[in-house]
Amino acid sequence: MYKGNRKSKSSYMTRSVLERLLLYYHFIDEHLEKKDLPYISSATLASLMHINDTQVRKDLAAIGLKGLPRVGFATSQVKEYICHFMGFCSHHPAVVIGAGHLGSALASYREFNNYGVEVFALFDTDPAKINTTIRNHRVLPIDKLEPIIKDFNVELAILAVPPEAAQPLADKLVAAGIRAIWTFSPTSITVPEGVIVRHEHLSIGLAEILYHLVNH
Amino acid sequence: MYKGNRKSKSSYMTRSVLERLLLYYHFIDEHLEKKDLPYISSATLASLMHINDTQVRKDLAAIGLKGLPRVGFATSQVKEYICHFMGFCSHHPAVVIGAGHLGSALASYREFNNYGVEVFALFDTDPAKINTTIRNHRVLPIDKLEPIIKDFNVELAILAVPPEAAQPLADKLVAAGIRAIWTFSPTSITVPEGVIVRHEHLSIGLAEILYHLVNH
DNA sequence: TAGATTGTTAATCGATTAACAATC
DNA sequence: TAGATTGTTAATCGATTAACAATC
Repeated sequence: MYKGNRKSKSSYMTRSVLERLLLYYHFIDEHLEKKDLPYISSATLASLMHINDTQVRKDLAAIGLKGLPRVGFATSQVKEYICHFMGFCSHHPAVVIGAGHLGSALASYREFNNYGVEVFALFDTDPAKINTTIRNHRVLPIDKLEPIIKDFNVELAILAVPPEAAQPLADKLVAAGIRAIWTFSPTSITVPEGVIVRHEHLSIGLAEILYHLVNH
Repeated sequence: MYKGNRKSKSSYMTRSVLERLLLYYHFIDEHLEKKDLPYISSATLASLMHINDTQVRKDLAAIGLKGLPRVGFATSQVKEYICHFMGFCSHHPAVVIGAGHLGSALASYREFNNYGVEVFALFDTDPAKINTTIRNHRVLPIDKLEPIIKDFNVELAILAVPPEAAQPLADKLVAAGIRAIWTFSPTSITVPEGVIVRHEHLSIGLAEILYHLVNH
C-alpha cells in the first residue's frame, strides 16, 4: 500500500533522480513484473540496469520506500510508489492546442493513459479544421479554451503550434488558469511564476545524434 | 572562418555541455544576431542567459573558439563554430519509418532544415498507405529500405512505429548500414556497438511536469 | 544464530564557480 | 599605457560511490 509522506514529497528532486525513478518504473514494468518476482534487492536491480546499488537505495529512500534487510524491496511496491510520487496514478485532464500532424499525433497518443493523462479536447484556429473530428476528438475553436479549462479543471496544456503562435496561446492558457504547459514549438515562451513550463526541444536529441555522427 | 581542430573534436562532451552549446546557438540566433552586435563578451552572454561566465568561456574553448581580450567573442563565429561542431552545417540525409501521425509530423517538420537534416523518404508497412503521398513524400514499402539507405548514403533513421515493430525495424536498419537511429517508440531497442541510438522518451518530459504538478 | 541486505555516513569524483595572471 | 576581457588554475559544491554498522 502506498503511504508516501509529506517530507519526501516536498524535498527537491533533481532531473537525474526523476529520470532514474522513471527508469526503474519502466524496467520493472517491462522486464520484472511478468516474472512474478515479489521482492528484488537494490543490488540485483542495479546490476540489471548497469548502475550503482547505493544509488538505487538512495533514490527509493527519497520517495519514502522502505526495504526489508535480507529480502529487498517489494517489486510491486516500487512501481506503486513511483507511480504515486510521479503523479502517474492521479488523473490529469489535458488539452492539446494545434491540430496539425504533431498535435494530432499527441492527441491520440495511447501511452499517455499509462501516465494518467487524458486528452479530452483538441483546439485549432483554422476554420477549416474546426468541428472536424480527428481520431475521436472534435476540433474546437480557441475561444472555447477558457470555458473548457475552467469547467473541467484542466491542469495541463500540450502546445503543438507554429512558433509565432506559441506565446500568444501561452498567454491565453495562463489567463484561463492552466497550471502546466508542455510545449513542442521550437521557440521559448515566458509565463508567470507558478506556471510550470516544459519545453520539449527536439533539437537537443537531434544535436546529440549529429554530434556523435560527425565526431565519431 | 571555421577552423575547429581535431583535438577539440575528439574529446568527450557530456550531455550538459552539448545542451549549453545548443542554448548559446539558439540564443544568438533568436536574440542577438538581428542586433548587429559583432562581438559579445562571455560575461554579457552569461548574464543574458542566467548562467556563469566562466562556464561560457570553458564551453567555447572546448570547441576551439578563441576570444579577444578586451573585445569578447565574434558573435557570428560562435554560431558558426557550434554549427560545425554539432554537425548542423553538414548535410544529413534521413529517412522516417512509420507514416502514422507522428511519423508524418516528423517527415514534414521544417525545423530539421536548420540542422542539416533532410528527410527524403518515408516508409510504412501498411499496404493502404504505400504509394500514397504524405506532405510531398511518397510512402515507400519496407523492402525499399535497404536499397535507398545504400544508394543515398542515408546516415540517420527516424523511427516512429508501434513498440512491437521497433526492434525488428531497428535490425533491418542496422543490416542496411544505418549509422544512427532516433526512436520515438516507447520501448527500448538494442543495436550493435557503433550504431548511435537516441531514444526520445516523451515520458521523461511528462514525468517532470506531473511531478511538479503533484508535488508543488 | 549467521548472514544477506538495508540505511546511512564517509570518501571520491566530476562539474561548476571563483580568482587572477596573461593579453591586447 | 590602463583597463576590460580572456584563458586557466585553484576552490567549491554537489552528485556518485564505497564502506560498514544496523537490521531482520
